[in-house]
Amino acid sequence: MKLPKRQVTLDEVAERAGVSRSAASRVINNAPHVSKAKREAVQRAVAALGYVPNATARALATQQVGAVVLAISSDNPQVFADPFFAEVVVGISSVLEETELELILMMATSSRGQTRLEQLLRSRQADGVMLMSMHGDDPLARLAEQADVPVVFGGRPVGFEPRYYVDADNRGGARLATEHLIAGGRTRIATITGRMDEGAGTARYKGYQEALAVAGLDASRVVHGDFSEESGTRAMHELLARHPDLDAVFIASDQMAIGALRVLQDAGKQVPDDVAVVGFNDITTARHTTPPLTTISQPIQSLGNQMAQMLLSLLAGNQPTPLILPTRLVLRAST
Amino acid sequence: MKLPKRQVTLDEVAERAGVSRSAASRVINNAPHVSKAKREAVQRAVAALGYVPNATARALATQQVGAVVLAISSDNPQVFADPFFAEVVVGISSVLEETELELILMMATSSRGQTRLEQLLRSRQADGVMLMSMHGDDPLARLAEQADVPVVFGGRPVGFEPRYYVDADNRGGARLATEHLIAGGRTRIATITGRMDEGAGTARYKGYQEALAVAGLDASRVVHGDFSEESGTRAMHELLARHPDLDAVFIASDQMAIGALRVLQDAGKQVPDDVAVVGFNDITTARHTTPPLTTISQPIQSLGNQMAQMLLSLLAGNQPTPLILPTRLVLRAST
DNA sequence: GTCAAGTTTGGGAGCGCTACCAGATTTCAG
DNA sequence: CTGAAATCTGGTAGCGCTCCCAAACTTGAC
Repeated sequence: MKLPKRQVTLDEVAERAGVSRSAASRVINNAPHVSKAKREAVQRAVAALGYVPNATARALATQQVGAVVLAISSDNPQVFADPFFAEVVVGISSVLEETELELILMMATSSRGQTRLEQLLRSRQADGVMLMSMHGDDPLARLAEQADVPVVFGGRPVGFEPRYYVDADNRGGARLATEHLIAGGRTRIATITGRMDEGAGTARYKGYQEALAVAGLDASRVVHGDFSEESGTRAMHELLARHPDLDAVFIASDQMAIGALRVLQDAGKQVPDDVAVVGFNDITTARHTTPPLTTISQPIQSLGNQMAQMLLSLLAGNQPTPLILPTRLVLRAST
Repeated sequence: MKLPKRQVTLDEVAERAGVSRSAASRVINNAPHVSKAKREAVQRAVAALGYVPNATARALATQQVGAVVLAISSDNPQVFADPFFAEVVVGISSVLEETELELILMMATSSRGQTRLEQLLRSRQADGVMLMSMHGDDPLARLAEQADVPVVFGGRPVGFEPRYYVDADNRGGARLATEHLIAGGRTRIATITGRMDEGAGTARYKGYQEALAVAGLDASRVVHGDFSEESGTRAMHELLARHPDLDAVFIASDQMAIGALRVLQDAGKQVPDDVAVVGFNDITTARHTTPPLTTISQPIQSLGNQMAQMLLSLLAGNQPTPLILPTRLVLRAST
C-alpha cells in the first residue's frame, strides 16, 4: 500500500508512445483510425508503464457508470443471509462476468439504506438496478417504475405489476404441491402461508386455494406464518388445535416446514401416514429432515441469470417481456 | 425510464439559489464558511430541483472512489453459493452501511475475472479490497500485498501470512473438536480433511494432529477430501476400508460430515455409539441430520464485520493488527 | 496529373465536481 | 476608531478520459 505512487495516465502513455492522447485513447478502446505502427507503439507503452485506465474518468466522460446494482429492500438485515440470495447473486454474476459491468450490492435495510436506494433511483449512479424482496406497501416500488434508470424486479411486490420483472411461478408451484396432496387421496388439506405482504406469500396461498377449488375441497384450514422456522412451529400448533382432523398440509417455505415437522412428531402424528407435508423452496436441508421433505423447487440461479439478462436487454434499448420461471415438484418421503 | 431527462447539476442548483458553485458545493458537503442565508437558499434549491450529486464526478475530483470491493478468488463459480459467503456479506454490509462506501462484489472465477481482479489491484479503481478464499499458489496473493490499494484478507492462504487479515481460529477449533473426542474416551480417531491448498484445510488438519500428539495418540488415520458432501462420502468409504477399527472421526466440514454420516449408517455403524462424529462450520443443516451433528461453530458474520472494520481502519491511515476469531464447540447427538 | 473520397491525426472542449486562492466582508480586542 | 484575525465568497484550475472536428495525409479512378 503505497499511496504516493500516482496512477499512470493516458497522457503519459501517449507521450511515451509519441502519439497524441486521442490516438492513445483510440487504441485503448480499440477503435478504428489508428495506423498499425502507432497502435503497436501505444501497446508497448501501456505494457511498459503498466497502465490501467481510470474507470472513474471514463465514466464521467462517457456518462456510463459501468456498474449495476442489486438492491435488497427489507426491514430485516438478515434476509440476505438466506442462501436464496447467494444463489441469485451467483446467477447474476455469471452473466455479468461476460460484460464489463460491475455488480454493486445494496442492502436497503436501515433508513440510511433506504435513502441511498432512493437517491440511486433518481440519479444515474448506476447504469441499471435489480430490485428484490419488496414488501407490499414499499413506496420504493412505485418510485422504481419512474426512475431515471432501468429497473428490473426480482419477484413481484403484492398489489402491483412492475413493467419489467422475473419471477418464479409461485402460484403454479403451490398448485402443483396441493394437487399432489389431493392426488394422494388427502381431503382435509391445510396450509401455512408465508408473509402476506410479499408477492411470494400471496401467490403461494392463491395456488393452494385454486387447487382446492378445482377439486371442490374445503380451503379454510389456514394459518399465516412469516416464512421462518419459528413461525412454522407456532402455526402448526395452531393448526393442530383448530383443525385436529387435518390429513395434509402445504407449507409455503421449507423453513416453516421444518418447524412444523417437529411439532407434528411431538404431537404423535406420523408423517406421511397421518399427515402428509409438502414444503416450498427445496433448500438443502430439505433432503435431511426426518422424513425428507417433499417440496417445490424453483430455479434460483436461473432467476438471477434472467434478471441480469433482462437488465442487459433493457440497457441495449430493448423492451423485454416479463418472465415467469417454472417450478417443479420434488418428491421425497414426507408425502 | 426516461433517459432524455438529464441530470440536475450543481451549477443549476447554484444558479437557482443565486450563489456560486463553490458555495453550493460547500453546502452539499456541509463544509463551513457559508452564511446561514445562502445555506438555506441552496437547500431549498436542492429540494426543488431534486438534485442528487453525481458520484462519478465527485470521485474524479476527490480521487476517492467511494466503494470497496469484496473479491472471491476461486476456480469454481459455485463457491459463492455457499451460505458462508452470504453471511460474510451481511457482516460486511452492516458496517459499511454506517459509511458512505458502496460494496462491489467481484467473483474472480473465470480468467476474465482474474484479469479484472488483477487490474483492480494495480489501479485505485476502488478505495479498498477484501480478498477471500485464495488458493495456495494463487499469484494474486502476492500481488495483493504490494497493491496500490489497501487489501484485507479473509482467511489466510496456505503458505503465506498476509500483512492484514481476519481469520477464524481453524486450528484451535479443530483441536477443540479432537480434544472433545479424546475426552469422550475415543482412542482410534480418524479425520477427513478439507482441501489442503486452502488455509482452512491445512489449519484444521494441524489442529487435529496437535490434539492427538498431546494425548499421545496415533494420528495416521487420514483421508483428504475437498469440503464437499460427495467427497465426504468417498472419504468415509476409504477410511472404513483402511481403518475398520476407528471409533471416532473429526471431519473438516459439515457438508462432508453429512456424506460421511450416511456412509456410516449404511455400513451398520451406530453414531455415536460405534463411531463418534464431529464436523466443522455449524451450517444450519447440522441441526437436522440424524443424529444431529456435533460441530465447531465460527462467527461468520463477525468475520465480515471485522474485515470491513479493518479495511476502514486502514483507510483511516492506521495499521491494524491481524485478527483471529475464536471458534467454539457445539454439542449435539453425534458424540 | 488531378480531384474527390476516404483515412489518419492531434487539438480542444467538455463530463460535474472539489479545492485552492485571493479578494471582500465581518468581527472584535485594545 | 483602528488594524489584525476570522469568516465568507466566487473565480478558476484541475481530476483523467472521450469524442467531435478540422487539418493533413493517402488512396485510387479518370
